[in-house]
Amino acid sequence: MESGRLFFGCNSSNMLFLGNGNGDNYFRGTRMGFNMEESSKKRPFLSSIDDMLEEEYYDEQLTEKKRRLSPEQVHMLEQSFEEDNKLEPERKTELAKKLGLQPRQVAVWFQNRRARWKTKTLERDYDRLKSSYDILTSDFDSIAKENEKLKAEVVSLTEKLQSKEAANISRTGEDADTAAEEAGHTPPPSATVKIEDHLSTGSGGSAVVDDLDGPQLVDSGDSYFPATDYPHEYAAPVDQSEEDDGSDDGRNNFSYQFATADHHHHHEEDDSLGWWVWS
DNA sequence: TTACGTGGTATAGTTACGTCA
DNA sequence: TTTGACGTAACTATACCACGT
Repeated sequence: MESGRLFFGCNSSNMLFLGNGNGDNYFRGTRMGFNMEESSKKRPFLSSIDDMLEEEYYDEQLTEKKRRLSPEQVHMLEQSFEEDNKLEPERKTELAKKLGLQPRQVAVWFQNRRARWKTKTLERDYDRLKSSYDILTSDFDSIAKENEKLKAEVVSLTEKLQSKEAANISRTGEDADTAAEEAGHTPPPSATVKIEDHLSTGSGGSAVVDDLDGPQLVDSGDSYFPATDYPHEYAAPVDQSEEDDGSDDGRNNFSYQFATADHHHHHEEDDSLGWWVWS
């Protein structure tokens, strides 16, 4: 049920406007001549119409100036929006005529509809981005764990290697002394030993270590995955199946940006505001 | 060719009303 | 019956573009 309140007043262009208190003002002839702040403060809401209007006119206002659009009108507007979310003047006029609305109402409906669509799109993009982030975080954690495991393995193998080497050197020294005594020949003090490690524990392959130089992987405290490039290396798959529901350019900004990151993951200029900027 | 005014439409943000739990 | 949250129609401000002069 309508509130039944009526207001009337004048805008800044001194044009009389009439309505039912719902903000309907189809008699406005000027586009920019209405100051919202001023009007919202000054327009008088009337609980009674006796002193202002005839009963017949009041009823007419209630029945003809309904604020809400009917479901049928909304349905047709939605259909039209699906075809194209931009409204050409001809289409606007045609729709208005078909729906029994003012062209201005049709234009406003499209403006609001685009705003709602954009909000929904942003929410959807946020959800997708967050799930991508969660996946990346999870991947990073497991890789970091694996990294720690491998480093521990390297340390352990290095120690084994060093003790083995020490044993070899001492034994070689004794043998060499004996042999030298027997044959009058002195062996080289040490030799480079290549050892294929069969003790590797399922980390995807065997570790070949050039002895005496120590392990090739040195724990410097830095990650093996540069933080600056890491996210780009894991660009989320672009969802091409996302329906095109009539965006400005028919392209999802989220997907586009990830595709961009995928193709240019080493370009520093892509590290600016990137996808977040909607222009 | 350039500058300027005008009209239409875009987005972003706001206001006020209708509806519903 | 009242109230707060939410959706929506209508609005303002501002920017951009096309077009005529």
